Order: sequence, then C-alpha cells, then structure tokens
Amino acid sequence: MQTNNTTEQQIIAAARKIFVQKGLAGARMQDIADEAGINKAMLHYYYRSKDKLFEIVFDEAVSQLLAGVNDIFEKDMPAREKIVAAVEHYITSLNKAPYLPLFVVHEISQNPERILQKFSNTALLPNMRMFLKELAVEMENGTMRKVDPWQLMVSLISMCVFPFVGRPLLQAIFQVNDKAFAKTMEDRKKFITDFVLTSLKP
Amino acid sequence: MQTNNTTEQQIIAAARKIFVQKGLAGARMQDIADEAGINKAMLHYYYRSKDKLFEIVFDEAVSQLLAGVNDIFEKDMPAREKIVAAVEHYITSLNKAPYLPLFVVHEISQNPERILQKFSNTALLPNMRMFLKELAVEMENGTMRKVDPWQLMVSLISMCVFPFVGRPLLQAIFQVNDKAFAKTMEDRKKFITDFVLTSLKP
DNA sequence: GTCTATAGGGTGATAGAC
DNA sequence: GTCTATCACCCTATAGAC
Repeated sequence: MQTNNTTEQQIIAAARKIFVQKGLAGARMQDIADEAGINKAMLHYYYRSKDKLFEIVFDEAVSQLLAGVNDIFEKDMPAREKIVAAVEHYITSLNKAPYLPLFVVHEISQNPERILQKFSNTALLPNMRMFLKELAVEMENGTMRKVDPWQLMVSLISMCVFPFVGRPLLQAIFQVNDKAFAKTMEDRKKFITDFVLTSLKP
Repeated sequence: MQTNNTTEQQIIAAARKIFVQKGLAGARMQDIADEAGINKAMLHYYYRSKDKLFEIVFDEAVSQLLAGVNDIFEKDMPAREKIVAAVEHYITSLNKAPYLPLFVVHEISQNPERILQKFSNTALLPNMRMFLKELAVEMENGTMRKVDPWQLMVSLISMCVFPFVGRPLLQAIFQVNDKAFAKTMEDRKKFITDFVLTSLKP
C-alpha cells in the first residue's frame, strides 16, 4: 500500500504490450522486463511465472473485447438502433486497440480450452441471444426482411472486426497506408449501418 | 531423382501442419521431425534452417489463400455474378483449409515486411482493381445502388473469411459445435450473396 | 542420405546479497 | 523490494560416424 502497486502496474502494462505484440510463444520475459524498465527477477517476484502473467493479460483482453457489447444489446431500443449503436461502439473501440482481436483469436486457437471453459460456466452474453430473438420477432412481423439472425449477427461482427484482424494483409493488397486506413475505418461505421439496414428493409 | 524427393515432401507436409498449427515462434524443429517420422538433423540437411523451411510453408500458404480469386475477377461476367462466384469459391476453399487465414494473418503481423515487399514488387491483383472499377461503372449507370466499392470489397472478404479466423471465439460465444459450424458455413454462401445483392439493388 | 552426439546460445526460474 | 549471478533445461544447428 506504499508505492509498490506502481511497479505491479508497470509490469502489467509492459506485459500487455509485449504479449499482445508477440503472443505467448513469441514473447520473452526479458522483453517484458526491458519494456517495464526493471529487472527480470521482479517479474517472477510479483507474478510467479510467465503463464500466470500471460493469463492476467489475456483475461483482461477478452473482457475488453466483449465489454460494452452486452450493454448495448440490453438497452431498450428498436433492433435497428441497436445495430447502429453496436457498430459505432465496436469500431470506435477497436480503433483504440486495433491489435486486440488478432491477439485474442490467435491465443484461443493455440489453446481453445482456455476460453471454452471460461464461457461455458457463465451465463453467457444473454443479451446477445435476446437480441437474436428480437430480430426474429421483427422478421415475423414483417417489419424486417427475413434472414437468418445468426448469420446476420456473424456478418455484423465480421464486417466490424475483420478489417482490424486482416489489416496488414488488406493494406498490402490494396496498398493503403496507416493514415488512410484509420480514416477508412471511421467512414466504415456509416457504410456498414447503411449497407446492413438497406438489406434488411422489408 | 530416385526416391529422395519423397523425404523432402514428407518434411514439407509435416512443416506445413506444425507451422500452421503453432506458428513460427511456437513450432519446434523436433515437432516437425516427429510429425514427418524422421530425424531432426534431416530437416537441416534438406532445408538448412527453420526460417528457410518456414518461408517455404508461408509463401505456399499465401499463394493458396489468394489462388483463384484473381481468376474469378478476370472472367467476363456481370459484377453480380462475380460476387456470387467469389463467395462460392472462397467459402469452399476455406472449408478445406480453415486454419490458413489465421496463420497467414498472424505471421504477417509478426513480420509485416515479409509480405509487403512480396506484394509491392508485383503487378498485384490487377483484376481485383478492375472489378472495383466495374462496380463503380454499374453504380454510375444506376444499375447498382451507390456504395463505396472498396468498403464493399472489404465487407465481402470480411464476411467470408472472418468466421474462419474467429471460429474458436464464435463457437464459444454462440455455443456451436464443429459439425454445426461446418454446415453453417455451407449455408452461409447463400446468405452472403442474397444479403449483399439485396443491399445493392438500385 | 540418415543417424547419434554435441556444441553454442537462449530462456524461465530461483538463490542470495543488499 | 530490488538487484546480480547462476542453475537447469530447451532449442537450433552442425560435426562426424556409418
């Protein structure tokens, strides 16, 4: 409770940067120590092992990635407005942490049990399920064109998230620089909502 | 020219499996040797170093991922039919190699120069650029609703590729098993084309 | 061409002085 | 709490016998 939690936070910040950048297998404890400007032994003093440290960073990343989404679908809004809000929220959020999705997805693929058990034991994203039902009701009422709600949901996530995951590849293919890419993602909010809502017109 | 190229091919096949599964940093030469059922020293005898071996596997993966796409956009077809053909081709192709996109995207993010120079020195996907212009022409003529062709292109790629990249995450969130996922991807072909073409109606 | 043995350098983790 | 020194192991790569 004196000044020590500063060091702990410095370590976490450094670990976050290195792990997200290089992944669990590619990261070195020395890299993290250098980034934090401290000694390698301190990492073990505070966090015992590389795996323990990684787990903290990873869990935090998953939370950050899902944070807010559930809240949006919980609100009392028409389905169309939830779509607009979700796209706005997601792209804004990802523009601030563009490397998170690839990090999380890669580490899950390396160790699927890690997340599967984390999700299967929880009341998982119930609001998202509710949202799928709201879509189904609108389609039944004829206020929205009938499509598979699950496929629609996956498409929304895909259109928002993939450009960040595939960013280096997209920039290479279309020869877009960093500045243009960032601007394009801002424009993309309007594109996605218009594109999707137009397709869903009854 | 006797029976030796068999060993080389065995090595490549093993390296492909291990590298795609674990990535460059996570893969061990011993893993590859075990997978190929040969000795670790043989890997160096045939391919000098881990990096050389990796580069072969990686280049092959990039080619496989882009193969066919250019051809489709080259054909003499209306833009709408090219969209249908591209979605059909991409999802079929990815269903056969579902882990390729994540592998390639992750390794590019670890070493962006690797692919950037590969692309910048080539006449790159000129047919895709041509396709963007075809879309622009149709929109100008009023036979297609006006949207940003680049954003449309990125959306098509996103909707096709992302489900494979985010597969473990999607399955965890929506609690879908492997069998259901595979079927869903087949259904997705029709969903995407209908969804996109509906949105593009003038 | 294929194997065993080993060099040479890194890596996570700990011991122990301060 | 923080550092230096070091252990024990792992990994790539090569040397050398067959």
